[in-house]
Amino acid sequence: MRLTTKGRYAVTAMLDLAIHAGNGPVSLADISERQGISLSYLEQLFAKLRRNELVRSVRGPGGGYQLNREQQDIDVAQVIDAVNESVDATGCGHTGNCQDGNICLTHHLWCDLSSQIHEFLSQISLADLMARKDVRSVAERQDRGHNASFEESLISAKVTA
Amino acid sequence: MRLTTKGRYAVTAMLDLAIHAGNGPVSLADISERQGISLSYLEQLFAKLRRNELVRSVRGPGGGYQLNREQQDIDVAQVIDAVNESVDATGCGHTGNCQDGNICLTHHLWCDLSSQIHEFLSQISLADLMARKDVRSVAERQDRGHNASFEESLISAKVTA
DNA sequence: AAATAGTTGACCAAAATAGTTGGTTATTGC
DNA sequence: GCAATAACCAACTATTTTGGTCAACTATTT
Repeated sequence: MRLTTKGRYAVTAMLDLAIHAGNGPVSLADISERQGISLSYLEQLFAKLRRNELVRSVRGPGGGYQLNREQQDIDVAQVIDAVNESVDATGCGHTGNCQDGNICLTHHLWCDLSSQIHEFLSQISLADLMARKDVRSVAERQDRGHNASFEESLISAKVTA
Repeated sequence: MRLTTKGRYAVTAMLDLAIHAGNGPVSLADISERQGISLSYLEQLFAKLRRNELVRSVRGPGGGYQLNREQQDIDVAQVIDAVNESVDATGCGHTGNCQDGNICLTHHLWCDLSSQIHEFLSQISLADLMARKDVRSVAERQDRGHNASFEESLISAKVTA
């Protein structure tokens, strides 16, 4: 089982998308700046999210990404599943041939753990996350910080030019 | 967070140790053969398990490893914690400086998940695992298989000699 | 003394992760 | 039509982790 920055980035980006919906599509450049995630890496993640029909894209100026369903209909498990292969704690992918064709000593333990994690994450929707106080306060800070770093980037752009 | 073969191997090996206790210390060579884990890799894992005082070692012929506590006093979370850094789903190690000194948008979510997983795994002891029917039947199969492959290894030893 | 078995540390190959580069398409506003 | 925007795509690179090997050494038993 792997739960690394890949899955974390995906959930963070989707939550950013949910928070900044309402003003039309959100560009990956905006998410990149707000969340501190490399733009090219976001592109890779959103390719998978789109293939899994969690987001839809709008090309051209003013374009970007939008959630493809309601916020309460997208849960954290779906997002992680879309970018990772899965949140599977077994080594055999639930097939049961962990030890040369047979089941290994701890197979069922990892199966139990996997379903435990999956159940927990699938019960949390983007809407649930948005309702949290800690999320709202971080989002506010980021929106202020974004403007500041935007001005800074204008300055540094002129310096390097 | 990482839960890969490293943590799985460690739990499997500890469970093997618990099952085959009673006839004195269990050698890593035996565990290696029964569980299909590389001996040298087991050595690395048991070095960590010993540093965490989950096992004690006996050197010399007839030596091996023994559990350092009762089976019901060793839980799965302790074993995984000993070989991995931890079962931590956050990227910041709970420090909260996930995004250039500040907390990231999804920090609390990963904290919640971490404690969820940790609670689940810490409620399962080696004694609990040993009591499971599926574990006992796999263990029996392995003990039979072990004898067979032991004879085979004698033959191949003579061939290579 | 010889065999056993743990202890340590350096080393290595493959895989996954995280990110870069350099394009191409599609859409919009001028 | 043209330039700007932003999604789309593929290949490539760097770093880290994983899983494992090898060699030398130490302690213990027979």
